[in-house]
Amino acid sequence: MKIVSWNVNSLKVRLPQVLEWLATYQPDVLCLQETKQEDINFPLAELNAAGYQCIFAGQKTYNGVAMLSKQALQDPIYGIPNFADEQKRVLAATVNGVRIVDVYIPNGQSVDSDKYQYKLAWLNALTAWLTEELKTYPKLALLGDYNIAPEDRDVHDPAAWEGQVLCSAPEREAFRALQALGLQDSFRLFEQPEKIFSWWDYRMNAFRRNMGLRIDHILLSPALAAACKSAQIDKEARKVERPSDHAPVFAELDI
DNA sequence: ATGGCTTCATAGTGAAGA
Repeated sequence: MKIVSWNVNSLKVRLPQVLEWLATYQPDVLCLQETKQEDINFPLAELNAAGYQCIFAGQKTYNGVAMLSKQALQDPIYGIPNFADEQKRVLAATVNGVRIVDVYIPNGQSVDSDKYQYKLAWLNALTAWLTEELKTYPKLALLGDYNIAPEDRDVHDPAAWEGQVLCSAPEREAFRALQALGLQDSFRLFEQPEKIFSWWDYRMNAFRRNMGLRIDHILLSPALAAACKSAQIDKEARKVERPSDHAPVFAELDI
């Protein structure tokens, strides 16, 4: 079972790339973030024709998540239960006995911003919810754009980023709180080359210079981590004409 | 240099992303 997360930064713009990516890699599940379109505009016909069932929660301009699956998406949830949030950032569904949770964690903008406080509160709510969800679903995968680089080795220039949003200590603590639930970073289950990232700024020729961060992740519950065969980031998708600023991250499960 | 690109909503610029 191949599961993937990709922040597409506008599904409207990136749909041709998504369709091509699906055709090439044939993932079982693809979780999208930043679809940036209202549900009425969701390209359901095109994705169905490509062989994928979909659930989605979108809004105009910002945020928006979608989950594409070859198999049925059972018991869907939209948003974190009992956490009031206007922003469309969460989907969950069960596929082939695996609970898939798709998250677009708030960016936070900067550590002195109200949005940073929203990010930390949001992460608290996510962790509290997943604590319960894991009791129901021992096979759980948490995929998405976390907007957190968990360690210095996930940052091209740790000194420049020290204390900045995406790298600050409270954000990294929140990431470790998710790991404390037993969720394991699939990428780090394997030997990986140095300086592998999932996001590069559009500016400054950041991609060409590999000035990136690893902020997109797939965390796996113990039962799934034990079944994980590989975890990688598809940097090639960042090289195409008019790319998203994020690359797809994927994990292969022996399930 | 507090920008640099890209997207969206909008009709000239501004907000947001990370």
